[in-house]
Amino acid sequence: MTTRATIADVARLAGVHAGTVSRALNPKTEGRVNRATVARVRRAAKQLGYTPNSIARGLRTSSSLTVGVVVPDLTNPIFPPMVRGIESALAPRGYSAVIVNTDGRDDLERLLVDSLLQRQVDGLIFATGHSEHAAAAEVFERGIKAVMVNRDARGIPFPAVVGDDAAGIRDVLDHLAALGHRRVVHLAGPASFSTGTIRAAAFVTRCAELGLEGRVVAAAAYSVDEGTRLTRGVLGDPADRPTAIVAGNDLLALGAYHALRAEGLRCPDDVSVVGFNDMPFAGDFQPPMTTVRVPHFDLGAEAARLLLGQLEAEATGVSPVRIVLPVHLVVRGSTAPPDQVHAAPG
Amino acid sequence: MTTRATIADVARLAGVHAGTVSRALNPKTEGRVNRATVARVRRAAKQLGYTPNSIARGLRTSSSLTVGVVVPDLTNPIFPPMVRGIESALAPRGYSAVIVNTDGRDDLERLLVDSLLQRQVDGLIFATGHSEHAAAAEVFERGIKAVMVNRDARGIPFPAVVGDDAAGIRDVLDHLAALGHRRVVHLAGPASFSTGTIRAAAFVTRCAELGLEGRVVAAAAYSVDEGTRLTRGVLGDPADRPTAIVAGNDLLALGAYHALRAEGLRCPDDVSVVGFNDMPFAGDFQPPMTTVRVPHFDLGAEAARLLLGQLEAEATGVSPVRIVLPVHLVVRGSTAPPDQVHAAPG
DNA sequence: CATCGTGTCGCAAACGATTGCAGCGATGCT
DNA sequence: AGCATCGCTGCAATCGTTTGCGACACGATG
Repeated sequence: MTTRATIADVARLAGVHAGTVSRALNPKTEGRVNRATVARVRRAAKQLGYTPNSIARGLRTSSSLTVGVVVPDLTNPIFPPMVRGIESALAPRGYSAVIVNTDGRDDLERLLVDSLLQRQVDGLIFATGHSEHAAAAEVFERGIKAVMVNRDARGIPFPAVVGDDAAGIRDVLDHLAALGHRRVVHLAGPASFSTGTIRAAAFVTRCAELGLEGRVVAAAAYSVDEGTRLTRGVLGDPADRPTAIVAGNDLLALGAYHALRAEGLRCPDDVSVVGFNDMPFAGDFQPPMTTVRVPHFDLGAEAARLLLGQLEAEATGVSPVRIVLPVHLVVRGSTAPPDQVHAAPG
Repeated sequence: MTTRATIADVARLAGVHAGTVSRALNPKTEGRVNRATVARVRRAAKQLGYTPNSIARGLRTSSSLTVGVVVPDLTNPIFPPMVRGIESALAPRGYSAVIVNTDGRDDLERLLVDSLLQRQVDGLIFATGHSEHAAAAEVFERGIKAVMVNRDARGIPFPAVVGDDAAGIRDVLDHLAALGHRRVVHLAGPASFSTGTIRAAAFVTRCAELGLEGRVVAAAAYSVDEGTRLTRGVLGDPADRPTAIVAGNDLLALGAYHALRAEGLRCPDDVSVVGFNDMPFAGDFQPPMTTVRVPHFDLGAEAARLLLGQLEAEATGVSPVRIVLPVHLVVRGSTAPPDQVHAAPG
């Protein structure tokens, strides 16, 4: 393991001072040194295979070219595309990302964020926004640059980039209404998440506009198990059983699938189900899931761009922009016209 | 953005020298300083909210407490659990991971590895092993510590931790044989991957042992599209159509699902399909997929532990250990006894 | 001919921690 | 009492860059 070439080695070989090498190799200061010298330095650097030690550079410039990405759980299939989007925007500017998983635990999140900060990340991207977001609040207090992605944090003026949740819900309701559904229930995500409240609100107003009989039950978490638990409850009284379920996300919808199957009901014949997010392989479920596609990759990329803008802006001004990206309904096999016999028993 | 407390601030407050603070706060050297002083330093540190600047420490100790993780594509659902396993083993030791995606491109991989090295990662974890693995070879040349996970790199003596591919294939073949299948084809992963060749080899030897009529066709990639392409070919002649398909991984199996459906064939009624990996939600596919579960989380965790061992060992000795973790078959809905009418048409 | 830019580059001080070495006082031993 | 020892802590070098400042040479200008 031969030790790497340093800037001093290059300087020696090129016959100049280390400071000059530094300037010659940095595009921003390259103009301040003689063209011939730059060439000589370049040649020497290449010959030695010199690459700057970014730790040393980071120490001097107090920046690490690293951003922290805080997600609840990388295993949730909506996050990998988002992370890739983030990295795709970061890489060209020389930044890279370090990812931490909070598993939804606030105390853990604060610990992890601390460790990220200790690592001198230049900024943070939160995919974990929710009300009472202690970690984000703390970060804001300390004047650290950050952005929210996918979800918003109530009361914390970080820029955010999110999908158009309301429009998505409107689209599914329109679709369901067109199919002939009248009695619909919404499996709402937790009220502590902006996605939960926004989608639920859009649900009730659109139901009203469409003259639909809409009911909403709230999930304690965005999970499969919660989806089946809630659905089981909703299915309780066959008399006023809904003909369609619009789930707060695909996981809840999957839970609905399970509950339906357990009750001996068929989807979409007996009840339609629609998800939200269009997670990978949603089209391969049983049945293929009708859901609304959220551009997670773009969400991530846009968030990263926003953060980079903040980082490279000299001004410390925090402009609480809110970028909302369009979503769109993809209709597959889990929605169909309601079965009139069962739907209107009375 | 009030500037963070440094070791000098703590030293001043505690009335000692910075060097003493450093020793007092480091568990390894804590014994070399008076207990009372340690307490005083601790108090001062806490009062100032001091956390060491890891960049500065890294410069001095020439270690970054960071490891690079090289995956083909984080979007492939087997990798998130692996990454989480890695992080779970890294975190307690103060290390963190930075992840890069190669998209299977060798040139890109070399670039990314270079950027990782420039970032002073202390070691590397490759989930991208294959024959002619240029990036890994280069890393080995330069004497950098690394381990392979999930896949092996032929000829490069890095430690590796993999699943027991051969045993897994044997289990599925036994299962299929017990069901009564005789004519089976294997959708083999690319020969450049150790998983591809090992599983294929196990397939032919077990078929021979079981007296099965086994055929293997090789995929150009581990992808859904390859799976349907290959399956379509296999289904060509109805006369000698196989009654079961054992796919090299779940993605290929999913592709088989698609091809079957396109041909108007039903799974498992007309032909059984089994996957490999048990990716998340494999049980929610249509039909629920019989597959072999690979402990990806544990694979990652074990690999990380191995790497940490290498890093903290003073000796530079590379012991090319190879840890193989057990896998096990999970039977779901995509396998059933063969339909005698179609299976033996002649 | 003296002066003033201008363009180049060297000097040296940071950045914030770690660590070998040496100094110091107190203690133990002869 | 003198000397070696030991426990503790200060000193200062060091890691590899970046960057403000000043020096120097050279051509132009009044």
